[in-house]
Amino acid sequence: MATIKDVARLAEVSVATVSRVLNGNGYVHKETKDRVAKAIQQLNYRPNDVARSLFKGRSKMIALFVPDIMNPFFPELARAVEDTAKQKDYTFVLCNTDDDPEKEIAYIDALRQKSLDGIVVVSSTMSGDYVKNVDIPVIALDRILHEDLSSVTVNNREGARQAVEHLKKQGCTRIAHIAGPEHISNAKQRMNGYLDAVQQEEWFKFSYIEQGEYRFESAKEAAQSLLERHPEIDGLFVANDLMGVGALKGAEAMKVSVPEELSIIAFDGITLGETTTPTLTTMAQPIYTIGSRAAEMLIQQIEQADQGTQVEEFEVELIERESTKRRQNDDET
Amino acid sequence: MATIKDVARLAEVSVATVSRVLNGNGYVHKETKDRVAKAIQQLNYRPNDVARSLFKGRSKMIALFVPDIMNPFFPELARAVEDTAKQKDYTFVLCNTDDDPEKEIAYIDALRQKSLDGIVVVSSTMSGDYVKNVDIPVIALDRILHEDLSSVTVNNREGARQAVEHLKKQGCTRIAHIAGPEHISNAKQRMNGYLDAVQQEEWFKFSYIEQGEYRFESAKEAAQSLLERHPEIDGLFVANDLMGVGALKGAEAMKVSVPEELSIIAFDGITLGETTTPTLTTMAQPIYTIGSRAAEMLIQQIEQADQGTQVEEFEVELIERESTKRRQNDDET
DNA sequence: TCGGTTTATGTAACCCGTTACACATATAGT
DNA sequence: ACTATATGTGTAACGGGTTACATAAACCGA
Repeated sequence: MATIKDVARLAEVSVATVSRVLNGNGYVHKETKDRVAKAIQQLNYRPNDVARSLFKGRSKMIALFVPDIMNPFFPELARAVEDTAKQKDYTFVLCNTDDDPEKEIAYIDALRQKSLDGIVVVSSTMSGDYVKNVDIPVIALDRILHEDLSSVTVNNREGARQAVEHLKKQGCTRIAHIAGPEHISNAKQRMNGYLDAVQQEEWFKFSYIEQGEYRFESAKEAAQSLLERHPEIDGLFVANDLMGVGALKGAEAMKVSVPEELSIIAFDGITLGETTTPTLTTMAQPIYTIGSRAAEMLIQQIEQADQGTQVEEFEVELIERESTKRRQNDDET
Repeated sequence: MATIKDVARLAEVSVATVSRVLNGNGYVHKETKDRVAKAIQQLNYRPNDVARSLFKGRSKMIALFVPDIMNPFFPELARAVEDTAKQKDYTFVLCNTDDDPEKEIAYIDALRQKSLDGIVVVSSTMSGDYVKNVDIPVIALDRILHEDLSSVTVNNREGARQAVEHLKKQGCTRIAHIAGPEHISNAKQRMNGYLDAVQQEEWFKFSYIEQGEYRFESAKEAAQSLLERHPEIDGLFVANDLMGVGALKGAEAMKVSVPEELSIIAFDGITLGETTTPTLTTMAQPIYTIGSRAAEMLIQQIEQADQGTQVEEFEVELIERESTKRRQNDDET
């Protein structure tokens, strides 16, 4: 590969002049510039980013930490962050953390050695105190890690409340909840939203809440156990779509038909919910938007260190599909 | 951040000695080594990989090119490549190419400037001649790009044949095919496998083949049009699972019940097929294995340039689920 | 005791850019 | 005509490692 010296030699100038042409700074005579440009062209010269990074202490690389890219919520997020990174000329590094704090720290160590410029993190296990001491910008996405760390999330609590309200409007009178892991901030917020909507109801019991993992199987079992214990429930709010699909399968296994006997609504808005039978009603997050916004915020913080903690919260939106349906005993005509 | 000079100063040795300790090469007196190790410890020193890369011309980074990580076939592949990369101390870069050759070339250019060490490529659009002139190792995965480029794939043709045989064994007597895009090598091979199994049958007509994109919607439409034109078909082999799920929906829309009236089998073995109703029978690729193997081959080629073109083909395996079922007019008792 | 290895360590060049600084010429203002 | 400023270009230090080469002491066999 040609180096800047080769270009300088061919154009009969110094490397400094070539560098000036390359970066468009300093004074360069028009004719000189043309000569250099021609030499660059002839040699098909591309500056070595590693040398640049060494000098600048910057690599133009950002990373996204997700628990596991195989979880269908994350590919769209990854796509959004990657698109934004590419558009701003950053290279995109993907890390699967398995929600393991040791892996997270190992990744950060390894990436800092490569002068990584910043990280978008989806995590509930990383210690907030640790993150605060990382010397590069970090943006929390989808889950909150530490109150004074910049983050991009959605209004989980209000969205969850609306989900339950939707079930009520469809005529459900006994609404249960399959919750996500309590150490994950959004799972907790969604449960609170559920409680906001049902705690006043005279029929409400705490045993209407079943805890599970953010996984398909876990939700299937949770749904079965819930339906077993409480055959009277006719509405179910599930903490996320992946679990929602599990719940659908759990109901199917219990021979409870959805939506005729049981309405199910979940949360996230991933495409998986469009392929089930029945399709899954959900409170959709603007997944691409939040991923893209997090990447933008990150790059902004990288390129001008000034701004302090930024917190952005987006709205979720009801997408009504087949798993919720108006009951016959509906009081609105 | 501490540098090698700081360590050298603290340990009262030269930077060369520190470097020797770091890399475990050259002669270093035991006591000196301990002193250096202690200094490294004290300063929490981590060598700067960028400086290393500059000198070595290697970055310990590999990339995976996929058309779009949002396509549910790719996350598992990405996970496999990332796991393998991490295990061998490589950083993992993910690139979405959208099957656009210009993007692919732009990525390669950008990454070569960062001294990227190698690429695992899932692509059908990249020019094989272009790839051959890339000066770093490239492994083709899932699709073949050029005959003398190393690749990891599965036995698509034979797998497809087996899929159709399975339908026959279940009692299907009119078997159609929804094919993938013909410029994608595996789609073509799967179609050939279908033809191997049906071309001799007296009922076979070329209009039993419907071409589509590797997308959900496209397959749904294809299935509907096929069922409209040929209400007699009782078996359907679909080129991949994503399309298979589309076909399931197409049949549902046409009020054709699966598997009672129509058996559907697809190809890939992605988890999406487990969440539909009915669940989707498929010829499963060992997705994680091929991804992981491709990454291993790549790293091997990076670390010892000798070996020539390596081609590995894995077997696919039938996973029988609900979308195929034995017919009553079955001739085997 | 002497030349030949083996062991141990340091000096400096190198990887390839960027930029501070020096220097020279041109243009402008008074 | 004489500074002051703008324009144009080169030299060399720098970023942080690695390693070829030089040097020197210790060890070894004859």
